[in-house]
Amino acid sequence: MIVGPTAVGKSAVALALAASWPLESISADSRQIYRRLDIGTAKPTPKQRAAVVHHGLNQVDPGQRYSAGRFAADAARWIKEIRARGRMPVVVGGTGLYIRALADGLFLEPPLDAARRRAVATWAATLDSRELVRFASRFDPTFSGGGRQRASRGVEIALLTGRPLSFWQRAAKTRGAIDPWYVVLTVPRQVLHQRIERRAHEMVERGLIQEVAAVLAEGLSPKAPGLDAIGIREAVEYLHGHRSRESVAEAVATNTRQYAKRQETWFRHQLAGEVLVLDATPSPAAVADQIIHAWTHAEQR
RNA sequence: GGCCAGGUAGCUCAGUUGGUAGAGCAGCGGACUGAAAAUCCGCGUGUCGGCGGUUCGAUUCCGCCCCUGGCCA
Repeated sequence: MIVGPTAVGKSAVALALAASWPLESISADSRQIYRRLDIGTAKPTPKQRAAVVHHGLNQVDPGQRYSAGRFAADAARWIKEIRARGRMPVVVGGTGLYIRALADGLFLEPPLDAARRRAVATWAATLDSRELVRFASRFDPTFSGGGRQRASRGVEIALLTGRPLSFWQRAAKTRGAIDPWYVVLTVPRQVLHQRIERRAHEMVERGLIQEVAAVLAEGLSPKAPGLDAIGIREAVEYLHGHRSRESVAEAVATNTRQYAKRQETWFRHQLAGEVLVLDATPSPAAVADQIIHAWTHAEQR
């Protein structure tokens, strides 16, 4: 698995790796799952997709919801199929939770009744986040905080199953679908910030705003799951008159920097298994060589 | 050249009736089990433009100088 923050050059490395290995790539990216929105989610270009088979792109429409659990199941299937073709699956991505779901497994979620689930969500929406967090802690003494979204999930599980989230995490553990070998790509923070800055401006130049306007014209709510992404959000704000056109690229860059930092924190602390940290400042080909070298040694053991 | 308003954290600015200063943003660190590009938590020493003066003590008062903006010449 090749993981790391956004804009670090993960796909370029995967592409370089494809020169030596018969690989197919699986994108572990919760935003590239959505159809259209190619610029906003920085999907691999058609050229890159012609060079390497990519899985995990364009799975659902921007109005639909996807999930980490669904990704784990989908990815496990793709991996099986790729291996059956005698090729090597390489998971490339930035969404820590998706990677965890695939590599470590989530807990086995008991069936949740859709109607009750909606009812709980509607009720939770009427609470302010402090109350919601209070409920979550009441239901689950080990609830570690995390605000509205994580509290909603805790409350939902507790109410629908009669048991707290932490119970299921303990009692219904599953195993991951694969035995991961991680390569974490990093670049010095300053370089990362430069790359993010450039990427943000390029997005706007390549037509981010037009792309988002076109998707909005389908009649989607601005709150649609697929629109909740850095780049898309700022474009929606501009299209709704809540920010100037000139401020879009800068806001995208700032939010991307903060996101990349959260990703680095995740990959520093949350990966379970063998981890190779590589500086991705050299050319993708050079980084690919280092990966092949390390892999060969790992295989011999 | 004269007058006026400013010069305080990376940025925008508060503030100190004289006891060496604090917000927002940015940045940094952390958490993370089916919405995760989400959702949260923590972190503030900076010649208070420079040099003198008054004072037990000056970022604060006074003088000169430098810089920025505006108005007048």
